[in-house]
Amino acid sequence: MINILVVEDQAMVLGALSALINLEPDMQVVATAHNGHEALKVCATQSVDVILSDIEMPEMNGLQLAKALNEEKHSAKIIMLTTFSKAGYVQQALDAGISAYLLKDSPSDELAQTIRNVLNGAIVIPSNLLTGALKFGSNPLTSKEMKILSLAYEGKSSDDISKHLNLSKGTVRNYLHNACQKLQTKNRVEAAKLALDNGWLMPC
Amino acid sequence: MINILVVEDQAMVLGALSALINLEPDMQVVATAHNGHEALKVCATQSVDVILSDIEMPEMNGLQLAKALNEEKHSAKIIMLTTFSKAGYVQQALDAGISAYLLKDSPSDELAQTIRNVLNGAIVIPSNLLTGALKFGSNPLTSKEMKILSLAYEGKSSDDISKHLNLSKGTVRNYLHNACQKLQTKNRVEAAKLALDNGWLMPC
DNA sequence: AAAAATACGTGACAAATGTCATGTGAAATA
DNA sequence: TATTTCACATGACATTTGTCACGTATTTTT
Repeated sequence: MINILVVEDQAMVLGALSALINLEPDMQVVATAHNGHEALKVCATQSVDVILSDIEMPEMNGLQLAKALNEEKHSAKIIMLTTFSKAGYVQQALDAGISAYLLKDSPSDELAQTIRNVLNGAIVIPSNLLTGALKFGSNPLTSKEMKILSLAYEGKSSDDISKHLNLSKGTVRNYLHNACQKLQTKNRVEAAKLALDNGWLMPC
Repeated sequence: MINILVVEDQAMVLGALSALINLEPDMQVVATAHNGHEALKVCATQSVDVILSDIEMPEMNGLQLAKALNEEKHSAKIIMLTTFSKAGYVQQALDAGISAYLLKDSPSDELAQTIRNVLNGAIVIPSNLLTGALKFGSNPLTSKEMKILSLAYEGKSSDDISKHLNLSKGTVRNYLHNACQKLQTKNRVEAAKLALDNGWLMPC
């Protein structure tokens, strides 16, 4: 019997995914969590073979969860199940040593199949995502640029941001300009949007 | 036996929700669709008692689907199932005569319960959403303001937008300024974000 | 150890954006 | 009918943003 932990912030989807998995005779959902923190607690107290986790979640997201489990060399296979085919997410997931990256767009029968393949030692990443991750290269932005881009996309002015980070407003504009150059965009909004699309910035 | 049509663009979630519904002895998923257009075709060819539909979908979204079915006085009860508790979405859904508005955050056992309640003639809207929809009032933006705000949030400049809509760039800036005043924001980005949050603008 | 690259930081100038006064025509209200 | 309201439209002026030249400190490469 394969023991599975499902991590997903939306309760309805969590319940539905669990129902789907429990239809398989050789699998059972033994625990659920609605963010990374809860999942870590579960992993500390009981044994699971496979962790099926969403990426974008409050408190602690799926990529952070994968990274934490990887660092403590946890034995469970991790499958990322997400809406987003963003190159940056795929890259971070691979760096964190996940076993599969599955899109919520994929047919539902692929889920059970992927769980079995992963337990047989396979790494399952859709080939188009893999080439996408390689093609775009890794995140060119520095942490300050990311932080400032995020704030700008919230509608904060350069002056607001400069006060918040104790910088001159010229400096803030310069970071935004650097980000625009690296991403080849005409303004901060376009740059932020592109960075989000590539998974280099987390929304909210 | 209750015949149900499930409309959801993400195949995995669609499959999982169907599995959840089919666990109930008195319900069955008789058809699925992954956007509003497909759903309308299904409704034209077979009889369904309840339509469970997501909101944000490509081609034709759930609110447009509800509106279309309402105009042709279709008899099926419509349940909106969505991630978003945006006042503007709730308002549009109510205007389109839906029977229930359910959040994907809600526990999965509420789904079957809501389907039964709706068939008994109930209208099911979480009370906090209802008060939220009333409190904020309706969309204060004109269609031009919405269109221009959307383009601005994509990173388009006033000049780009003016050429695209055959207006002077001063006029475009004025629409954005009016939107900022109505929404009490300091700039176009903040205004667009607020409008999106309230469900007055559709993303992408 | 020297040279090159890069993250960080600033101020000055040009371009884009925000603000406001003003005007038109159509629809709603009195 | 007269008045008010509102969506649409523009140009002029002030502010914010984008661009660039410049400089420092730290790390990487040679």
